[in-house]
Amino acid sequence: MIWEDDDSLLVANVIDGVLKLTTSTEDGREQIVGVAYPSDFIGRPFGQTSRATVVALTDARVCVFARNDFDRFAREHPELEHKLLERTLAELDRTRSWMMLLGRKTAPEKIATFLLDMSDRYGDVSACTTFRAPAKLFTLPFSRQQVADLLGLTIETVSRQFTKLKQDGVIGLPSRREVEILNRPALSALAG
Amino acid sequence: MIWEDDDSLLVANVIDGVLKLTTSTEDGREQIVGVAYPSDFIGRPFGQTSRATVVALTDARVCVFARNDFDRFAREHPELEHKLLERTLAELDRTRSWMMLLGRKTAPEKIATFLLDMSDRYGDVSACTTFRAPAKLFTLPFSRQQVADLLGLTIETVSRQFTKLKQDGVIGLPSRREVEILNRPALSALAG
DNA sequence: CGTATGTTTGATTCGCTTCAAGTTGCGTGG
DNA sequence: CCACGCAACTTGAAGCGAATCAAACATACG
Repeated sequence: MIWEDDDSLLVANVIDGVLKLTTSTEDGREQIVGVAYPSDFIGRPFGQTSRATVVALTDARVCVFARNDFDRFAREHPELEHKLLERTLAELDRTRSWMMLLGRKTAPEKIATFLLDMSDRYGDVSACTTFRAPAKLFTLPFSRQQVADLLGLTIETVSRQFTKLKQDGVIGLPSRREVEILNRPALSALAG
Repeated sequence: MIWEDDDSLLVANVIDGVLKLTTSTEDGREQIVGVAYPSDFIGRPFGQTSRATVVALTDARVCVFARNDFDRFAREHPELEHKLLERTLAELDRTRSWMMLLGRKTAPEKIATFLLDMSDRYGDVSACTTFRAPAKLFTLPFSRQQVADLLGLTIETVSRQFTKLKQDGVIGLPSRREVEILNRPALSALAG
């Protein structure tokens, strides 16, 4: 947990590492509302504010700007604004499909969707730059609790679903943070 | 249900009316991922695509553009892009706080949050233009099923929570689509 | 080692869904 | 004007999935 910010005065670009964006209720329930990977943008430019909290999940390097400076710079560089708009629209789409997961999917479906998502995220770019082959084996940047906060479940349910998938031979769990996809079609079928 | 679009070739501005943005699974479960009110923007410019469906909930007038035309125009008018970026960032924030609701709130909390949200949305601008007084009585643009799809609940649960709030004197239900807020503090307390 | 933290596993509870009737409101046509 | 039909909504009973509560079990670290 290297870097924290309540998003009021700063904006930043992620250079390296993974960060989570969370909101929580007074009584301590937490929901991860976004995950920032390298090259992702964090923060609310242009006078907007949000009640989200940013916390690094791994060692992370971020390029931080004072919001005022950034706003001025952005307004003078339409290409930057355009790029930011494209990224924000893409993020909005990802967020919306996550809403479907949170509102309508069952625990097994949530877990399967999550694992496929992670697998795609950590795929090799390999020879072909446009196509990214999904990873068969990868290391989660999340603890069980964080997976639960991402999927709107409890830690116990996450754990049970993981072991269920392991027992069924769909995935392997070499260590706590590592996941190996053994039967991708089965996982896709479960994802709903 | 006047207008439908799978968001591929068009973008639009809502002039009048309310529209829902939904995604659904193969087996028919539906989640409303966004609601568009007058002055809101709909669609994915700049070559992006999303699997969302747009359906009008009331009679609606929208100003439609071919995406190509819009893209070109936007790129030539940075102020437009800036405005669009601000709106998209605001929409992303709203969507993220809705994720909290979907992932972590209970049925009573979801209903209370929803009603307060609607009340704010339909408030009077009245004398002061910057402050919008929340509405005490308003007409929902949603059926019970649509409220359920918005909150990630079933129609039966929505109905039960509504009647519970009515019995407790927190709200009044003059007709199927109308809601009257009788005890706002209680509703706020329930919203979590 | 021994303690702290994170994870798994089990038993039980509870909230929401599911299934199944009723009920209300409303446009249509006799 | 009232009977009819239909769709939206409400209400009730039963079942189930995930949460909660409670221990064991690993893993990391001094």
